Amino acid sequence: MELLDRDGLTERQFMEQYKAGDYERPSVATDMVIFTVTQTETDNYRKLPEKELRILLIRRGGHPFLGKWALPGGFTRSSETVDQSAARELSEETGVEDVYLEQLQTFTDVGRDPRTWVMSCSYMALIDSSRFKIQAGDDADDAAWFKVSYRLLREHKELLEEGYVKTWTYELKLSSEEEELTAVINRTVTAKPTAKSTVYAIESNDGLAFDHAKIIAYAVERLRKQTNDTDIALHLMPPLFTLTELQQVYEVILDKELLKAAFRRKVAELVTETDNYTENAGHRPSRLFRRNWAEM
Amino acid sequence: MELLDRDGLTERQFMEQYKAGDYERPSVATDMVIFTVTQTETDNYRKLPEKELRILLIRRGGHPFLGKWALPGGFTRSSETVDQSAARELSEETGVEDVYLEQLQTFTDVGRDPRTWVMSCSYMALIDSSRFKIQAGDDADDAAWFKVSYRLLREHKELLEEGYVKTWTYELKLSSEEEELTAVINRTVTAKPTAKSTVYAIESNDGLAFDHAKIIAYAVERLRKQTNDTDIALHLMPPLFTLTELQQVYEVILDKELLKAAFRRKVAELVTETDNYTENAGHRPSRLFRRNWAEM
DNA sequence: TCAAAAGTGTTAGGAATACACCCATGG
DNA sequence: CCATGGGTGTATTCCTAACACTTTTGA
Repeated sequence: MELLDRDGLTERQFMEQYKAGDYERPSVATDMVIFTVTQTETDNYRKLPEKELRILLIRRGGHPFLGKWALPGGFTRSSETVDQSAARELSEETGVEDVYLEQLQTFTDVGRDPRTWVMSCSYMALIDSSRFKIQAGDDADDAAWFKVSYRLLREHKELLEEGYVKTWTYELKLSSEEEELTAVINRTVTAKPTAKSTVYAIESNDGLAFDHAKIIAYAVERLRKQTNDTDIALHLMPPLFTLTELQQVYEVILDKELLKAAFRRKVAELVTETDNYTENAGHRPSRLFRRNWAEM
Repeated sequence: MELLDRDGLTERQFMEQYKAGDYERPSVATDMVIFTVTQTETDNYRKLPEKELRILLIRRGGHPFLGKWALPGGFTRSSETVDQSAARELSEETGVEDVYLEQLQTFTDVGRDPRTWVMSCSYMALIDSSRFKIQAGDDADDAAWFKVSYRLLREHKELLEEGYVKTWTYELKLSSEEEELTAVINRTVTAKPTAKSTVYAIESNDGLAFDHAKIIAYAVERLRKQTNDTDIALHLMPPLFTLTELQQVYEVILDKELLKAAFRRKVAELVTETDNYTENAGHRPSRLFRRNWAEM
């Protein structure tokens, strides 16, 4: 039996006469915060190299924000999901496929792109740095991996009659070999008797395009939460790694020193030991581990 | 000093000549999973009323999915953020403002709307049921509050050479006074050496429009996670409530019985006691609490 | 020899779990 | 009186923080 709508049309008839409304539609871009961890060599032959958390930024070659740095990304096509769009852009930028990708939030501030109505569906990606060449994209000048520092500057809470307003202020510092960008971001939670909302605002921003400072701040916070709660950080590791290397990655993400014994107990279930060891390290060899597929 | 782009234009000149590309753009809708908790009276004068977790659904009056039930929502306008769009739609549907609203995910499956390219930016809202009239919207026949049941049916894990595929299968049951809708949803996590992704799929679906079964499943999971980790469930409570009422709300959300003593210790910091008590309850009076603004 | 890191054991404190018990009300 | 829920104390288990200590390597 065919259902008829209020105009007496069957679904087939409805679809045939249906025309997409000509009201305004937004462009939807996928913007990606691509994280990786790199090493810096040390002079002391005994010392381990230090780890750095980095993200990929692209220098804008056109207006608006000409010369500023932006997250890699692009517009979504109607033949793909945003997940697929993100994976496609990621592969175009870095040449890497099969990467950990997680949708973050959709950012839609009015006027966030001065050209036209553009929403940003943001993603974070985690890549083991051994999987790509250091220089991403075609033109080396236009892409760079920036070291990420994201630190709480201050927090402020005000109690209202019924509710409160609390603001956390963070400094986001991004440094490449040539350049240093700094932004200050506020996260404000407003709690009222029946509602509660979180708003991110850019207090100052030197060198980042659009609202990308917000997106990066949001991504770092999500990465930290996920690192504490899941095995996500293992996606930043090569196939074989030592527990100290893994601990260094946790520490550089969380911006916090961890105790060795406690850390090893915490990640014990996430990794499996192998019979391989590091060599020529200038100190006792270290057992190599790999991801554990049995648990979770 | 004015920056010139590769065509030698200043930013002002660029903006004046810029035309929005005429490539295809999606419509972006906000779809909302509006949760509330209702009570059912009992015959026994001593017994407490039972709590039920409910969501608001609208019966579709046109093609496609004519007669099926859909989440309330609507299209976003260029003059507002999706957050504002969600708040506006919520107020239109329920007449309530100042509500807890949280952005979930943006769902973008190709063909999810047979008419045209539509993305859904989904939200969940939590409302204390004393704040609105039971019948939402203008036409009573077209809107109903459905009791939510979301239960794990089975889980299945397959180990691969390097990685695994794990699927959780849930039954989503939505029941109003007149109707019962059932859907079966799979959450599949695929872990490979370098990637890991989660995909929701609808295995069967009786009575829900579009991909809304997925969105509801996602929302229930988020609500459960947030209930465990934050004070979010308090947004479902009236200004004054007993600890047993709060525990009932937690239990109905988590679909799990909790121990009284442990529960009270857990929420102790989230609430403040008042000097008010319940009356005529058929048993010992119970102290009334309110949300605590000092903590967190 | 010794700096640097690898690796393990022990203790103390705090949170969640489970259970037991007493109190107060109103029909 | 007593069914029903209100409310609290305590023993047990588990997890984590903190610290201490031993082992192994290569210039």
